[in-house]
Amino acid sequence: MLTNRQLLVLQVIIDDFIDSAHPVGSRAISKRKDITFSAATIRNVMADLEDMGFLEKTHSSSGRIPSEKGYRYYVDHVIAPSIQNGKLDIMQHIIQDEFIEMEKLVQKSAEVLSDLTSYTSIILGPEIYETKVKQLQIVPLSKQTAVAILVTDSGHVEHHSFTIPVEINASDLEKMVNILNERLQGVSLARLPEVLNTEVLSLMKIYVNDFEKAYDYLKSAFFSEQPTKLYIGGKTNILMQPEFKDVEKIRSFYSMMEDEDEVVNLLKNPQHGIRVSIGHENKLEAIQDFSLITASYQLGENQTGTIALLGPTRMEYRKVITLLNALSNEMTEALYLWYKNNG
Amino acid sequence: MLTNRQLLVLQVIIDDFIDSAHPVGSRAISKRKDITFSAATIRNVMADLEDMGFLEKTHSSSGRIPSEKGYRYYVDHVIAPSIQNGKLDIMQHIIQDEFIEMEKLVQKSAEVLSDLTSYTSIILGPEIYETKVKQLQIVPLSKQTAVAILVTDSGHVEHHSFTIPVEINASDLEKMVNILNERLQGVSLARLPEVLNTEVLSLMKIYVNDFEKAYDYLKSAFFSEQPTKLYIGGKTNILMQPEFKDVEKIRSFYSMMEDEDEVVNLLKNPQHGIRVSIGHENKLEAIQDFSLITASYQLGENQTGTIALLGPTRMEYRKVITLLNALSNEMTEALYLWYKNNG
DNA sequence: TGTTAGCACTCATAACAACCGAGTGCTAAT
DNA sequence: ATTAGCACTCGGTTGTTATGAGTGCTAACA
Repeated sequence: MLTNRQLLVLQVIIDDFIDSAHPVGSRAISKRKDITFSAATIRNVMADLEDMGFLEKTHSSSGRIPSEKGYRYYVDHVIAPSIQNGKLDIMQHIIQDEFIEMEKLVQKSAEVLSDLTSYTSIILGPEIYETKVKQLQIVPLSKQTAVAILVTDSGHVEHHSFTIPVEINASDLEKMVNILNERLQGVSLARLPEVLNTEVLSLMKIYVNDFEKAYDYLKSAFFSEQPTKLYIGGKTNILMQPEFKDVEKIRSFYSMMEDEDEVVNLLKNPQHGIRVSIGHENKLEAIQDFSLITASYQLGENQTGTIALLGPTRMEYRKVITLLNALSNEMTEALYLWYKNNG
Repeated sequence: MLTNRQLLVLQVIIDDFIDSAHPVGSRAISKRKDITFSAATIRNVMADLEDMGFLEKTHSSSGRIPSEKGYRYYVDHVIAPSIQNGKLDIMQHIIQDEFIEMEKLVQKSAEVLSDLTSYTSIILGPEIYETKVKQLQIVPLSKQTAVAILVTDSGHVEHHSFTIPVEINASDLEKMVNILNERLQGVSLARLPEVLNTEVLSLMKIYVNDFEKAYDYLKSAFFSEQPTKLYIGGKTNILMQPEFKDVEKIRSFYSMMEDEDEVVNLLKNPQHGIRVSIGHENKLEAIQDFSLITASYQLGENQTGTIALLGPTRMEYRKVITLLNALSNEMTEALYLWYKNNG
């Protein structure tokens, strides 16, 4: 446990460093109004904090910078207790229209978040597996092609074009759609493959000629990955940070960001609430010079989405955590209302 | 007009520089097998080429690098005549499935193109204004919300969620959809606003209560910008180029790329065929250190899309132009076949 | 007259020394 | 326990010098 004085010095150093990105020296600290003791004393305190692993030097006679352990302590003991679980009305920036599509809402949130912080924001849309089929439809475009359209109760629309196999005639197609609509309505996307396999297949056997081919097509149209939607805001913000001097870092950062799977994986967050990963606490090597703050939001009963901010370890933790916390609350509420109206 | 020898030297310098990114000296040139004369002679030739503005020095005793005028001459007199209007079967990399949606096709093309060249590719999807309404549908989600879905004959699907105003009841909604479907089928997206305004509005007046409100909603759902789809591949490729040493350049490049309107504007190309803009020939300041090669492709009668590659002025013009030329031909052909099947 | 060898000159780049100053650790005085 | 004082450290900057790739020019040559 740290003494009050030690904590104060740690805090000052971190605040200063977050602001300036330069190592902080004892004299600079002693000049502050809230510091009543001298530079020499501060040096002693700093030496102690360094021994404990909260501070580091860039070279033997430099000022101190916070270590990752230092940030961790700061976040856990200084920031976390002071965060109140409130709201900031961020949503008013995001929702302007009376009604907004869920996907647009998420996208807009990502933009606002990155504008507000000048870090890079990443938002994982709510899982759509739990949304239920509202309507399924096949629109023929020509003799050989058609579009299959699936609408869910959340307003999500999925569509695929496909060629109609010559073996299938128009009346078969119509029958098929009828069967599908009847049987699939209200089925969640997660259960779609299962239901398709059991109930629908057997029905199709009876009513549809060449049902196997038809079934194959159907499957490929709607079983294909239902990717979790990913929105990234302010990709270039990170370039403004002074820690991005060398091109190599930029390169590895951007090539990571291009790999959607990797990013999704990064955010998948089993735990609720705010999570802070500082530097090497991140498993992914490409962001071990960064900190990642994630917060989850809820939609309905068991659909979860994730909001995150990615910045340098020298991050404005207080601001970011407050913001993210508020936003996740507000999003959950907004989506709850929306869900209620739609249920 | 350049003498053969001058042209040869210019060509060698450009080829060398494209390859190495380093200024080319007279001794290095003289070592090549196709050069029969000495370094001193080359120096004289280089001095002449510099006087004519085709070469530059980075400092008074450096080797030469091509000027933009040099590249221009090279492209016009060396590359252009040698390009034959052929195909390279690039499409086989892109189309794997029997049938592929047009949007996916364009997206995939962007990826393949950037992989093949290690530059950044930008593709403007074909204008969808000329595609025609196939079906319009409104799927109610709840009492207050619904999704409007528009399918065009090209397989393009557009959808918008909206709240149903309390003043409109279910039967009105249905009537409206019927009217819309009847009247709008076969109408091109370009003419949609017009048709909506004239024919549909008057009909709605007769059959639908509170038609004004309904009309407003409809309008906002489908009049909203139908943005030209933009696909960018290999954004990070450009970082591999040695000319990208300083972060400032990267910054300005990426912030330009984030502004979709700007990029679209850049590509909008009245002229058909291949167009090469070298360095300051580009009007947009942010890419005046780059070269942009654009080619257009056709879909149907009068829909045009654009494919482009963005790289350093020191670009592999021969390779890129050949590639882009072939791809635009192949895309036009593929889309023609597709269009024929669907028409 | 076009070509070439030779040579003095230029300039970017790297390596090295000298210096400055911000900052430390330690010691002795308060 | 705190602080003033002081020697020491080390990154960053500046200035100097050496190196070498490359040029322009001149004079000799075929």
